[in-house]
Amino acid sequence: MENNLIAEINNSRAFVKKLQLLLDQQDLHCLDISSIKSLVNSLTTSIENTMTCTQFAIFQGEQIKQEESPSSVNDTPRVQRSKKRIRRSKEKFNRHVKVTVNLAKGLAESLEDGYHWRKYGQKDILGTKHPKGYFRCTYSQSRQCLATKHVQMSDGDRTVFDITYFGEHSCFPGESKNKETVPPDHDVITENASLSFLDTSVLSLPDMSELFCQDYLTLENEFSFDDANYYLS
DNA sequence: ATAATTTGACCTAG
DNA sequence: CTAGGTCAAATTAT
Repeated sequence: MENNLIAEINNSRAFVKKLQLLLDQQDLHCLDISSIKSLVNSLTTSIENTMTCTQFAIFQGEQIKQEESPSSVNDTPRVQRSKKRIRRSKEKFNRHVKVTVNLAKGLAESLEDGYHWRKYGQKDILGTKHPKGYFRCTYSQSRQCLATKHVQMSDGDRTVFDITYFGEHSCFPGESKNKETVPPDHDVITENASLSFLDTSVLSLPDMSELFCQDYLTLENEFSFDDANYYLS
């Protein structure tokens, strides 16, 4: 936990440093807005992660230690699963963020948050246009990492995603069991979340860097978000 | 071969 | 019962 916190604060520091460099070395007339926006996005995410760690520490502190009933050898797999599910559903700790896609970066990069995620489900949610994707930390088993997140494209604006994080990462900095790649200690851990349930056409947006001065939201209409393709794998 | 994703079944809270 | 969340076998990617 403390390690996560320190890692996140270091991330933030690194982003601020980069931001500082960008702002320092460029003359005001040709500021690289897309890079700045991207850094601000990363910084925001990093700060949110810091908040997560901090809040979780508080949450844990407030918890009365109550031993969960250890799964008995007599339990059927089904009962064991039920126990696990109950525990998960009682996770009070969560954090909601909205992420706006930076068209210059592309969807995948914009939604990157520094962790490895594996998709474990997808559901249509009543009253919303787009399905919700369910992700858990890639290292959930190997490092007992309980972090999960839910990702859903906003109804109104397809460049906006609602992301809710649950639980806390306990997977790094860590030892690599097996042959998993350990995220290097980190300045910035950059790994893509799995976004395959999203519109793959967004993943290959043309390079928009020459248009960085424009509000990328206005560019949204230039891409056809073909609903027919939207749910394609 | 292993790893990740898809997707219908399953489970539980409300 | 329903909706949302999760599991896990089958499928696909690497």
